[in-house]
Amino acid sequence: MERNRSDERRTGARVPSGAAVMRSDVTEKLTREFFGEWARTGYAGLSLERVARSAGVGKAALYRRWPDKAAMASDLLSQVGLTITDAGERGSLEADLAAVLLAIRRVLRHPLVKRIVTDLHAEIGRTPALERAIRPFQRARRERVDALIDRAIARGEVSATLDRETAADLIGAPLYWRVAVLGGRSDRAHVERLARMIGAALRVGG
Amino acid sequence: MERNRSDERRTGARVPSGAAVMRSDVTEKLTREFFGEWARTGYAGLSLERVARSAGVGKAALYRRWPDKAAMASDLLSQVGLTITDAGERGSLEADLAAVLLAIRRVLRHPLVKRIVTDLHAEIGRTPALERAIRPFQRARRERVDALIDRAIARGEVSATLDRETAADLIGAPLYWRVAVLGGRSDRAHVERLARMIGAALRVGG
DNA sequence: GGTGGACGGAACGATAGCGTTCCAACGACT
DNA sequence: AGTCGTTGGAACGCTATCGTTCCGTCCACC
Repeated sequence: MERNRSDERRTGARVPSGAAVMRSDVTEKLTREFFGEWARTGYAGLSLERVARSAGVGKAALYRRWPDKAAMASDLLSQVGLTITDAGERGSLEADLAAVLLAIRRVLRHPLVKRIVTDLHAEIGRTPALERAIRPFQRARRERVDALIDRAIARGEVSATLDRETAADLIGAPLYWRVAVLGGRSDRAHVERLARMIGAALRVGG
Repeated sequence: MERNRSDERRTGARVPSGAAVMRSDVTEKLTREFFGEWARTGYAGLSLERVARSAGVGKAALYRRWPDKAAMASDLLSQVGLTITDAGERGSLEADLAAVLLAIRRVLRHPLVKRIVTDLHAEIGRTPALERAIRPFQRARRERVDALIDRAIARGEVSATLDRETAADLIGAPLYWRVAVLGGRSDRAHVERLARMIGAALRVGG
């Protein structure tokens, strides 16, 4: 087992005396294995003991960082950087939609994300802490969609009374359904077709 | 614990001699508790021991019927009668769509179904037997959508080259997303708005 | 070179489900 | 009346995870 140099240690923790700090490489290995196990076994079947074992790490190292599974999941989820960022104006509603869809697809195609997201949605009903953890992601997606709609309204492409809730469902759900739930494919032609069809839906969605 | 009269016994099993047959009331109680526990704990957390216990039944009675959890789930799922049946011609694409959406919503609004379906979709990736069990449901839904599209083509409302795969995603996914995944509401106005928007999408979906 | 804290590893008692096996009681059939 | 198979209930040995505790080792800092 390799050791690290001090500059790879976790930052932000004060070192009272000549002392050690929790090693970042161990934290990273635990994080990686946590999501790997999650995708393999599902949240309910996820065993912290197995996470530590497959990370090649003692259980003590894990429990020193997180008190239990829900806390670990919430903490790690909140650190995930997979946010759907806004790429800005594309010139037309359909082009904007295609850009958003490609961004969603990029996230959902990750093999781990695909497994974890569906499992997460099933688990949220039983573990409220998880819902709080993913709220930032939902908000980011919703803001992205709102910005898209604002631009379309400004261009005069859609009505200002468009139901944004339903619009958000229409934009994200079909791609989520195909890629994450059914495990199906989505090539560029599919995304463009979807963008065209959703565009037509939004134009009548006053 | 009540006993039953013979006419309530399970049918279809031959009785070799003066013998008993597995009692249908026990089977029904086990079935009910199986789905109840599934909704409460999720498939992975589902314990057959707890199912038997909360059904007020010995474990032996359960294991006499099904060898294990996957077999029990597959068997019971294949017996569920919640199929989205075709109600036939409605006169216009939008009216047909509204009828399909209402049928889907009726199924998804069941509190147990809502929980179980999302959990099932997450579990399918890990338990292939479950996928085989729900294939009839997927086929029924798909045939329903295909019939709808055929009628729309016959009316000249949509192109004959419409991508049925994408159309099926567009019809079912937004409602599934809102009702089952987000746990949100869907009133009649929502369904009608959705039907109108999806109708517009299908009309440009050649 | 000393010190202190995180490390891997092992063990702990407790809880729980698995799938099986036995049992006495009951009731539908011959 | 007698037979036979299902019933609820209890127990079996096994495996696995939980969360905690202890140990000797390693290493960055002072």
